[in-house]
Amino acid sequence: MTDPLDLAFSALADPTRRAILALLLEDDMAVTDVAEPFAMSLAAISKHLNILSRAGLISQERRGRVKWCKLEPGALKCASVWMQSFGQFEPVNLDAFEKFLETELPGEACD
Amino acid sequence: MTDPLDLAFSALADPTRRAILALLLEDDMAVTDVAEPFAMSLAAISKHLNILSRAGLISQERRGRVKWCKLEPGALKCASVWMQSFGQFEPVNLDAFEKFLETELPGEACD
DNA sequence: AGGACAGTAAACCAGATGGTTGAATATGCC
DNA sequence: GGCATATTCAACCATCTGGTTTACTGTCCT
Repeated sequence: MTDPLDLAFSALADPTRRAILALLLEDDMAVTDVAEPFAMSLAAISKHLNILSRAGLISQERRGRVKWCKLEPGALKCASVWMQSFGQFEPVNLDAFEKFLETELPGEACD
Repeated sequence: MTDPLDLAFSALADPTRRAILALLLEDDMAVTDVAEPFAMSLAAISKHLNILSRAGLISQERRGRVKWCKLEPGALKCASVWMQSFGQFEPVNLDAFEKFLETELPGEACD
């Protein structure tokens, strides 16, 4: 599976990974700090971060023993363009951003 | 896995399913006709269509012995709003639509 | 009724996915 | 040096996924 759209969409298909992206939206974070809110081993989070990285959704830069994770919205744009091709949706207002933060982080999403 | 975003993104993660959506973009189609361009059994396509249907990306209506499949962009909108929350991408122009048809159908996508 | 066509169901298979644990590898600090 | 911290590696496991084939259920046509 090497198609960038395959990578992007299947990376986004996992709720843990979407939650990680939501965390990184606020700030760049170290792997350990990304893992902190999740009831899951550090190794599992590390794998998720690798998947996000291969999909181009985040970048990781090692400084010392800490690896910093940073949101990289380029791949999202690619996928977003693909999706918009279908719907001719009205231009999305940025209120969606706040609504997103409220709905996704607790649990369910997209009303 | 019952979260609508999970369903939408994982449905979109498969290139066969994206190609099916691209077919349905042009016209509503019967299951057999959807399957025709793919080197894959009818049963496999039927499963793909069920996945797309559960994700809300298509609807299926049985008329006689033929089941008509129709693009249903509502779920895409939900996922698209989610994605746009990240990037603050510029409003997508509809040229993307044509570029999409050229790039996705042959093979690779999204340069 | 009987046959052809449209689609699904069921059983199966190989490989991917998402998680675990425990050991290993760096790196920073005293 | 020696220890704690940050992260990954490796092996393993259960479950999901995407495909197959064969058999089945409807529906249409004559």
